Amino acid sequence: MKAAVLKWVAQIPFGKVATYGQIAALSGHPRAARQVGRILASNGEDLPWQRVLNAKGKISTESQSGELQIRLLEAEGVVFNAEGVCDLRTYLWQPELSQDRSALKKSL
DNA sequence: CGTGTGACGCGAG
DNA sequence: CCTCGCGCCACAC
Repeated sequence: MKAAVLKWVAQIPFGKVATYGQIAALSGHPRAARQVGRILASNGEDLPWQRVLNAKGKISTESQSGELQIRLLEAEGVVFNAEGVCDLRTYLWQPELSQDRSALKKSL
């Protein structure tokens, strides 16, 4: 599962973001959103972990490295409002519509 | 291998 | 906006 999470996070395209719940679901564990966060917190720094936000489009690392995360995302073109929240309707990654081939096949 | 625990969540009230 | 508690799994023991 950890592997699946890392794999999916690595798939998040530049300039897009995903939520913990979304990653968990894609990994086959719809209810394990928290584990996703835990995994990202302790995995390496190789992944675009900054592209993972909570379900409200806000960073969950304010007490960790919030500033850094926001900077990294803004550098990708993701805009945050004064409250540190980005518009998921605009930036949320939608794998089914972009590159989740396996899920796409199922619907065919 | 069994148990305990806590974590970057989430949705409901 | 705030609070509550469920749920699930990686990790330390």
